[in-house]
Amino acid sequence: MPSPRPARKAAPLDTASPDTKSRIIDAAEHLFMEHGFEATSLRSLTAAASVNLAAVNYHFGSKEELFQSVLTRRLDPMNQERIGLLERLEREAGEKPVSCEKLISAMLIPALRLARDEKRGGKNFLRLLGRAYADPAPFIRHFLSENYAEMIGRFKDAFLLALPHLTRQELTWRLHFVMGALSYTVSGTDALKLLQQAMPNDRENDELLIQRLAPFLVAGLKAPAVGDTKKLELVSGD
Amino acid sequence: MPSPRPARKAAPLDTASPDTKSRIIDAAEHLFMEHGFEATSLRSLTAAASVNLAAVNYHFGSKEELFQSVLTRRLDPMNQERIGLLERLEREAGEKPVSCEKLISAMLIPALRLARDEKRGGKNFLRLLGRAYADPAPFIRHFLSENYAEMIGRFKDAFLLALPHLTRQELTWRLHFVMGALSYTVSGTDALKLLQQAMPNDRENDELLIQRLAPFLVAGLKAPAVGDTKKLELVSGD
DNA sequence: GCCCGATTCAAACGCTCGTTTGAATCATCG
DNA sequence: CGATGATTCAAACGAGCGTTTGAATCGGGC
Repeated sequence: MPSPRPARKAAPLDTASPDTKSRIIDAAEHLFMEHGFEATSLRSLTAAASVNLAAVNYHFGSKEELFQSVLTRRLDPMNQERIGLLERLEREAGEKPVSCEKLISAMLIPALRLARDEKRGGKNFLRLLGRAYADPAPFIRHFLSENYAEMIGRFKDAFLLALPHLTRQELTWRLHFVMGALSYTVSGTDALKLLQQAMPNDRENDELLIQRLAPFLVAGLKAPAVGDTKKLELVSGD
Repeated sequence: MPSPRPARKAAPLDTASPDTKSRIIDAAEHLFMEHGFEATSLRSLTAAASVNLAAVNYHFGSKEELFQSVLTRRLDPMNQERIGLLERLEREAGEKPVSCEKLISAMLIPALRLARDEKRGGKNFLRLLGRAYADPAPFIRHFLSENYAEMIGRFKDAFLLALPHLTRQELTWRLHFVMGALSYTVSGTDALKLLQQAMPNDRENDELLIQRLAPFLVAGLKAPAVGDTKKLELVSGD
């Protein structure tokens, strides 16, 4: 055993050829988004990237760690951008709470920017992310909750000020609905066909999608609190 | 080859022992919901059901057909119930359109009933369904769009009457958001921890969940159409 | 009591998977 | 140039997968 092989988890060195690692991560993003994590084999992945089969384990340690690298590369900057926008809004608003519309914008705009940046993953990545939300694998769940915790917490505090009629618990639910609609929408394309109406395919995309989503979400967030409205009626008696 | 083995796709006969098929389908629902389709092996599944490994292929033809049977068993009655409620509402309303609130109730109540019926799958099944929505496997996508087409189409027509300020295309988008929030919410539990606040775990469940979701969705559906509201502002210039 | 189709069973088939190995190659620097 | 460590490579490992096979077992009808 003459060579000091990297011990399964530590990256070898930062002098590593950027080409191989990049080609792997680019091919992985594309294939994971197309077939999902489990259904993407390292053999097809390394073939698509034109690298050796062993390169993934050498450079990333394991298939799971490669997946986390794929997510981190886009997710981290996007959530940082969201927090940055939020902080600017809070600075501009001074003492007053930031409006609900602006908060939603600050959440959606970084996702929109990412979706439009085709060179760096674009919609493909957002679909991958939307699917990861629904994945039962524990390592994915842990990864997502760790990577979203700070951003969601910051926005929840801001929304609490913008929507004083909501309790913290009520708002938690509603932000959950917001994330659901967003992740589901964004993981779409194929899913859209569930609604069995072809959508105009290119001009209609991305920007308009989010401009349709934002008013929907804002109206939902502003709805009266549960206690204030009548209970969900059984459909029977009128 | 003395025995007329079922030709891979045709069910053998309806005289088949109900026990084996039922035990398979029950174990499958539980394991698919816990680990997903790909990550559930027929070996662990048949072991959990206490049947022979070959029984799945004998009674269902393949793992994929078993999965579809698992979904159909719950999905078909639930969507039939939704359509039944819708038809009753339309009959009761006579000439007038059915209200948005009642339409949403008619979509949510059958899901709520199913979620509360622990004996027959309950929340487990809805989580499984929520995950299937985000699955990229083509056979799952085809199955879902076929099984939802009729229900979604009927409700879309009814919502169009209840929300005359929306174009058909705008409504298609909003129903998409509705299904997103619903499927994401219902596939939750683990996902809830993304919002990093423990929810009261049992009393808070199911019924209250949907009673929180309904006002959110109704408000979103009733929001002004996109053209009527100002465009999503870039966050910069106030 | 025997037959025959339906069902169960243990075993195997053929394949793909993620990972590991150890030698070959490459790049850098003394 | 020779040494050293990083990287690539072909090959194999061991395990698990969905499915198929053909014989064993079961159970009702003649």
